[in-house]
Amino acid sequence: MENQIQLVSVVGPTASGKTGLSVELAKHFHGEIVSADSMQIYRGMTIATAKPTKEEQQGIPHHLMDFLPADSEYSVAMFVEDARRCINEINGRGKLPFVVGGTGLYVDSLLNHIQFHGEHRDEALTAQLWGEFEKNGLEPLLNQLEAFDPQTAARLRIEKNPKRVIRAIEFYRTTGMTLTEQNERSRKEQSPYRAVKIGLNFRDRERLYERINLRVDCMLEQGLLQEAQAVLSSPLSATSVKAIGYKELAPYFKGEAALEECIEKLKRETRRYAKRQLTWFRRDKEIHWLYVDEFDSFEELYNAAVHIINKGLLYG
RNA sequence: GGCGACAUAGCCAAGUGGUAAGGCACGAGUCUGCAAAACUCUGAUGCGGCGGUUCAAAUCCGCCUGUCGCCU
Repeated sequence: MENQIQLVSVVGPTASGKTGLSVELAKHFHGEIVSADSMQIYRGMTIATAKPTKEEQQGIPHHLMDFLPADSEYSVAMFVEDARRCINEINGRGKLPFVVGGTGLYVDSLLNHIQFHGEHRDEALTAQLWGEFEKNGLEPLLNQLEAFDPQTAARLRIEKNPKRVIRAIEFYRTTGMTLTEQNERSRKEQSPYRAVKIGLNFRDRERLYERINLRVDCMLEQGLLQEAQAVLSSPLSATSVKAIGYKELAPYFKGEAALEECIEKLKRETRRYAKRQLTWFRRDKEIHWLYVDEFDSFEELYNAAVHIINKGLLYG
């Protein structure tokens, strides 16, 4: 549609080079960056989340980064709301928005214009459902769900994921709408954005893993241990406790494990996270993938990205 | 040199005569208010090698190889 806002998204697994590339692209295209990262939103969590420093940002405005205390709750719905606002503002300034980040759910929900329902959470109901699950298992909950949303029930019966089953029931009980209906409704909505999507990946997975391992070592040199100690001893939210980089070091601080072991664990968790990110992004057929290890230099990678964006902007 | 223990998938590991548990890692996937989350799927015609006993051996016997420990 004509009134769609044109934007660029840069996605990819952790340590693939999103930050460096997107800053250069933003400089070239007169853009600003909207971070789509569920952990870089938190203040005080900077080394572990590989948050770009002021120097790395090179004067390019970065939004939705480093703006919340670590004990604040946050969610996709809030992200989408905040990001929309940012994009509108950037667009209003006549600049090109760059949505950059590794949190696939956030990026997709924003770009696909997923509809969320006001403040419809029911903590008490959720707690009660978890209680039922712990007592009787998943089957009764699945049967319950099946009564009003057989489609979702059938899907989740295979998946056996309590978290999703409970959310599906909670959703229906609080909104009166089934998840299936909600999805259909969402799909009808036209996205207000037209995005040129760029994905960073590696032909050889080992290359990515090497970079991850190396980056963890760098983080340690930058003072990850001190940051971890500070973060672990301060209040955290349900989201921020999940950050990779701190909890893995906790056993070391408690004297329960050797530092080396914890570091290995931290690296492994990061690698597994990267793999999950790739699984998420791979199913988006609109992404133009750039394989970092196929380029001889950053210059070439950058040029390829510029080319894709130029083509995308022109075509759109 | 002698004695003893052990040798099962990338790693850890159960299994002591009846046709190879489990965990971790790896790989693949799911995904609509916690997503750096939660969850699903996936591996040994073979148990260090070679012989032997037996209807049947990862499981018993012998030899060899390797690892570890102890002794001299």
